[in-house]
Parts: sequence; structure tokens; C-alpha cells
Amino acid sequence: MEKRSIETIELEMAVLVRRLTSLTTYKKIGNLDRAAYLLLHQIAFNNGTAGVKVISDEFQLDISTVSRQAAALENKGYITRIPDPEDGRAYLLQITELGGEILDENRQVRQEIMGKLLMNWSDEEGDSFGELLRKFNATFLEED
Amino acid sequence: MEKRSIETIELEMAVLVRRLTSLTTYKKIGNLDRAAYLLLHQIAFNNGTAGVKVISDEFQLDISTVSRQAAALENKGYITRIPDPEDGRAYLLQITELGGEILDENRQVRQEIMGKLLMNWSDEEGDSFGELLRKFNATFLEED
DNA sequence: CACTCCACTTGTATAATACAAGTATATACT
DNA sequence: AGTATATACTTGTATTATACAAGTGGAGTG
Repeated sequence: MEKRSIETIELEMAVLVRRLTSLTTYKKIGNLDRAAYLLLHQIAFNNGTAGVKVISDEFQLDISTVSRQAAALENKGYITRIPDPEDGRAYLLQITELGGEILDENRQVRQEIMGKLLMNWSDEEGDSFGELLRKFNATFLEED
Repeated sequence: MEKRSIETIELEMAVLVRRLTSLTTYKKIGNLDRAAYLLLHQIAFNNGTAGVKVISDEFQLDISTVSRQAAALENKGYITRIPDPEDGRAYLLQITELGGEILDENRQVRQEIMGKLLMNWSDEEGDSFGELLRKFNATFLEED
């Protein structure tokens, strides 16, 4: 990897966080803020098999933060917490039917926004960008 | 742009913000948090020609937020505010020698971290990723 | 010269987060 | 078996980045 690429990526990443944050924080897109959206997505992803701890690890968030976010989602009826049959301390988080609908709805809205931003990109650029982002995110995970 | 690419990009972006935020928020890398780092960079970038307003536009941040961040940088001696000779209401933000050193130092630390993350990437992937990120960030700017 | 507009600062509220303390269960060691 | 330690979770509190609102003083326009 060339030094110049690292320089570019480093700076553009910093800018990107700023921009994405202003796009998604302090504004709910659809009904879900970014944290809630991601959490709901992740719960759907490991459907019914993960508790607060697992998810806080995946997101590198403090467990207390996830606990609160999960409580918020539960209050809205988007998830249910069932006691883990194999561990009396833990809960398993499951998405409800309503939660699934809300997730789909929000996903769609976000994809529309993203689609508009990427309106003029070619198929190859989009494909390549998606794959590189996926790879970058995967890289993060290996690192702790 | 294919639908599948948009789906991937949308989701990976959401994850990316989470990961980058946890990497750079609530933790200073070097001596600067992300907001301060970006602000200092931007002040260096339009050296001496931009005030709080211009920068808040560039970052899509409220002017009050930038005002406070600039005050913090000034307190640390990283920038100076000189009255705009052409507009009695405005200031021009200039990076100090110390500020320049700090910026370089921080940039280096950040690049090292990024370099480690990208350790196993090929030159082509890195180059391509950098360019796509740059393009994506530029796309944002056109949109308001 | 009066009125509106704008750059900036300061006060206040909110939201996402971390850290710390507390509870209840699980696990390990003797 | 009993005790000590570790773990999953919740709740309390502090911090930080942000937005919005109000205020000040200079700019621009009729």
C-alpha cells in the first residue's frame, strides 16, 4: 500500500465521518436514528441468538449503551427480550413483526437517500466501492 | 448503479460510521479529538482566508459549534483569530506554528493507525478506495 | 439614517456515549 | 458443598458534540 493512498484514505475517512454524522445524527431518517437502526439490523441479523453483550462487542460499544438502546427498542415494541434458557443472567433479543416492518421501511428510505447520492456513479464504481467498504469494515473486526 | 451495490454501500456505511466513531470519539488520537483535528486541518487548508462561517458551511455544522471548537483551539495556542480587515464582524482563522506542528504530529499518528488497518491491502485496492472515498465526499458537497 | 441582514458568541437543551456501582447468576477452586 | 471470582445486565452520573435560541455589534440597502 502506497503512502499517498494511506494519506488520502485517512483524510477522507475523517471527512466522511463528519458528513455521515451530520446526515444521520440529530435527525431520524424514517423513525429510527442511526444507533437504533444499526441495532435493529444486528438483532435481525443474528436472529434470536444474541444478547446485549454480544452486540456491544460487535459494535465496540459499552454494554450499558446497548442495554439502553435495546430497552428503547423494546419500549417501542420492535424487539422482545426473552430470558436465555442456558444462562440465567442473559437475555436473547428477538425482532418482532413490527420491528421487522420498521426495519424494512427504514432500510428502504436510507437506500433511497444513498441511491440519490450515487445517482451518477457507474455500475463498476458502485460495485467496487461497496466491496472495498465491506472489506474495510471486516478489517476493523480482526483488530481487537 | 445496481440496486445490490446501493444496498451494500448503505449498510456498510452505517457500520463504518459506528466503527470510525468508536475509533475516534471519546478518545483523542494524539492530542486532538476528531472535531479538533478536522477543524485544524481545514484552517490550515484555507490558510488565513476563512472564518467561522465558511468552515461551518464546509462541515455542515452549526456556526455555534465551530465557534466553540475554534475557541478551544485558540486557547491551546493552535490558532489565532485576527479581525477580518474587510468585515468588522468576522475573524480570519490562522494556524500558528505550534498548531502546524500539532497537526502534523496528529496526522502522522492517524496515518500510522490507518496504515496498520490497511496492512494487507494491495496498492490497487488502496488507490481505488482512496479515490472512491474522495469522490463520495465530493458528491455530498454538491447536494445542498 | 433607519431597518434588515449577517458573523459571531454565549446560554441552554439533547443525545450518544463512557465509566462506576449494584444485582443476580455462573464458574472455578479448595 | 462453600466461597471467591467472573460475567450479563441495569441504572446512575458525567462528558462531549451537537443544535437551537437569544443577544451584540458591524454591514448593507432603501
